[in-house]
Amino acid sequence: MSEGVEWAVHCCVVLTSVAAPVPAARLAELHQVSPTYLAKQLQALARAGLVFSVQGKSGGYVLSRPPAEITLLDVVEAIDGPEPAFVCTEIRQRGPMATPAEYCTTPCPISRAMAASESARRDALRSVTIAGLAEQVEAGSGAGTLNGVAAWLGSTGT
Amino acid sequence: MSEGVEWAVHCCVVLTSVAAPVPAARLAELHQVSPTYLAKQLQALARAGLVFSVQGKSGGYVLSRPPAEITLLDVVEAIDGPEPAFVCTEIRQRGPMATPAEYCTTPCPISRAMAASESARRDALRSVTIAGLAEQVEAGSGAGTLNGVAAWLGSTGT
DNA sequence: CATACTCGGACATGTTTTATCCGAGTATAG
DNA sequence: CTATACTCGGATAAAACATGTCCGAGTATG
Ligand code: SF4
Ligand code: SF4
Repeated sequence: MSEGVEWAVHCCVVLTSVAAPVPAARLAELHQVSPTYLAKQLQALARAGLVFSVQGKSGGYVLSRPPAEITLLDVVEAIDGPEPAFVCTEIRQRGPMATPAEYCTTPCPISRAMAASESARRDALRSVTIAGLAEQVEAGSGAGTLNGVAAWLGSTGT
Repeated sequence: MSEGVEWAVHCCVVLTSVAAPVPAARLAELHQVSPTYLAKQLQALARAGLVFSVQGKSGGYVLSRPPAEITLLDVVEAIDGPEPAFVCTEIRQRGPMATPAEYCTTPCPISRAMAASESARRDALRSVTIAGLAEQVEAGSGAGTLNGVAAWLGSTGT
């Protein structure tokens, strides 16, 4: 999986506690990651419609929806792409013992099993929302943690 | 996911119906894929202990266990590697607002959610066995299909 | 014992991921 | 109103990984 998925999820979580737009460079400084590459991931989030990007002097990124309506699956698919990991090449229709086309009306057992596992993963990711993650972070790292981060994002210090 | 996973699964399924070792080149001819690259995947299966490789004049590959005891997860992990797709970089412990180490005793919500989705996928793959797949192939493509393939593998024609 | 055939790991190539840069555009400040 | 400073956005290199290939080590055969 893309390394950038982790960065994007963290950005979404911290964005739950801010109202003003946050520039990509500041998010990169907070996480100590490559600013330019993080910018690329945020652009992907913007393309997917998960965040709004506002340009200009005090611009940046803001969540476009309530955090409770953004699932982990949305973020993962925005970065990693929506296409499933397993793609059937229909090799059973090639070669000397090719299965005739009349038997290929329904998906074969192998691709069915792969699709089922993919579906299970997607369901698990869909059941987790950004709001839920933020809540658990507050519970685990102490209430007010996110507000502290939000304050730092708004200020100008290091 | 690796393209070779599909090839490996197909090879395992057809190997359920043969007793004598089958060379990699013949399996490649059956599926019309690159013989040398398929050989690489079969080597990975051998390393993982899923198949035995016998050398010499009439050598080849044979399943090392009853098909009912080989799960789809075994094959996928043998090719794609057993390490999970999502790896936490602990970026919350870096940067100006780093979470202190004393709060990092338990896995964070994000990595927990990712691990849960990974676990769901693995469970789905584990619940499918090669024997089950072979059975469904027989049911879907007509009984005796695998025996026909086995006969072709044992002969010398194209 | 010679041989022919097999696997096994070391060696190139292509493609995706990672990382970076500079130009287009906009709200701000004067 | 104008100049400016700051932002995003997509086009551009570098690196890592997956893909594809090759020849030598080893073994059952005859
Ligand atoms: S048997 Fe299934 S997985 Fe294999 S090529 Fe056909 S549809 Fe794809
Ligand atoms: S917050 Fe979770 S996912 Fe992020 S770096 Fe820490 S442990 Fe990893």
